[in-house]
Amino acid sequence: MTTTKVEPSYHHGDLPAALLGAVGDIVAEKGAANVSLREAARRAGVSHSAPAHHFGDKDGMLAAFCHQGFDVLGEQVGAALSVVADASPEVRIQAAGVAYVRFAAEHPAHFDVMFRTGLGTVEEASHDEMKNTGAMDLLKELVGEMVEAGRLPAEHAEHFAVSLWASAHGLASLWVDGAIAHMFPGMTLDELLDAAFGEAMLMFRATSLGEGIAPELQG
Amino acid sequence: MTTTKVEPSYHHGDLPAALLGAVGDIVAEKGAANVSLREAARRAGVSHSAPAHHFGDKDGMLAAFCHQGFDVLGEQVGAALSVVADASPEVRIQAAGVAYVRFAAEHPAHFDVMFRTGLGTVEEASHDEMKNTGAMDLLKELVGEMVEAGRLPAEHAEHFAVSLWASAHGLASLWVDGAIAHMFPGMTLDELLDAAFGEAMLMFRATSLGEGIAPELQG
DNA sequence: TCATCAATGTTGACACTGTCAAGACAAAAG
DNA sequence: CTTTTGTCTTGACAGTGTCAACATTGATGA
Repeated sequence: MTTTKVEPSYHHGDLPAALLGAVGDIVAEKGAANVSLREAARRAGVSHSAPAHHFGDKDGMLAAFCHQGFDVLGEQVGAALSVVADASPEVRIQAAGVAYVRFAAEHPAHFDVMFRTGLGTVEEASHDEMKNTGAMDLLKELVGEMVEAGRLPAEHAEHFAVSLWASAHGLASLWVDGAIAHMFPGMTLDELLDAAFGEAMLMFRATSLGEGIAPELQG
Repeated sequence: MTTTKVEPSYHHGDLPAALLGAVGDIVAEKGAANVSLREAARRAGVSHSAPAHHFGDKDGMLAAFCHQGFDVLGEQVGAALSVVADASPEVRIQAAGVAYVRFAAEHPAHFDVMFRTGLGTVEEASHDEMKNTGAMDLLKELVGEMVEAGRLPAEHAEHFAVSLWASAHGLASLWVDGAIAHMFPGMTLDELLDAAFGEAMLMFRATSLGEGIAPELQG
């Protein structure tokens, strides 16, 4: 779908890009677990060990694919936030959460490799990337806006942040996974975003933190 | 950790169990992506193609590992629910959600293979298993209790269910993944369960459904 | 201009993997 | 005791990741 064809010369025009395109195609066709260096090389029209000169090894290639994904994610979240630059903290958080889930829905291959590979090395790279890209800083900043606006007790800020993150990530995972479509056929992503990130929901989630779970269930 | 040793006879005492134990060990040591039939066979002390006679192929072995995980998950959720058999719907939902996340935290290898492999075949098997085990029926039933108790409008029942499921799944994923520990060091699982599944939170999540997201963000 | 050199891509090899077919062995059934 | 069935082994094949050695290209610098 995105595999760029180049005339067969000894020096490939932009091999890294072609390889990453191939990776995306393979993930879409056969799942993230079935990506192989050789297959990507084959699709890019180069020999089996050409990728090594650009990405080092397989994990390196997947990490580069993740990097690409984080770039797009950052752009999409940034764009969504710029639309609501002057809105309330709740709306801004909403915007970020919705953009996160929509990114996953629109780029399932990237989302899979970024967060659902079960590949140790790639996972750690993803974590670092999330820190370096400032994704976590952004989340903390948005939550900080709610604290400043007096809508969230400061001592619960981090729990609130993780709770939001988990909602977005869980929704994205189950959606990309196909689990939601499998269990609740016909359900729309917009409906779910509405249910998970409605404005009143967010405000309440902020105020209801720390009310505890039942004593019988405590660890 | 669970690899059972048997005296080396031609007929292995309980090869399937030994293999599944080995799978768990390998996932814990090297990640779900690095499980191999041959390595599992090696650890069980049998030849490289013995597993095929019990599980068919690699996907079959992983599916069996998933099945084992669903059994444990079912037990744990069931046990948690029996403790709060006569409690309010909110508390019962809480119990199920907390049990789900704790299962993931206590059996990360199983959780990984069940939900985070990115392996197409195994994913589908997991979905079916979730249907057949009645896990989804249980969720719908619990949400139904809230509807009957008049705490949730019937037309929002399914969205509420998915929203809860996503919260639990996202929290479990990020926790097992190590992402939370990486971004918010020192945070406790109990704290997070508290924030995500507090009683008041659940009640509000039920009543605030359908309040919509900002018009600027609608797809 | 031309030699040099780093970047880029190729070839061949190795150990490892999943899968299949054929056979060896043990225990139960007749 | 023979047969049959279930269990495990052996050997082979294609595919994979990785490494070392080599070939080609385009740019650098005298």
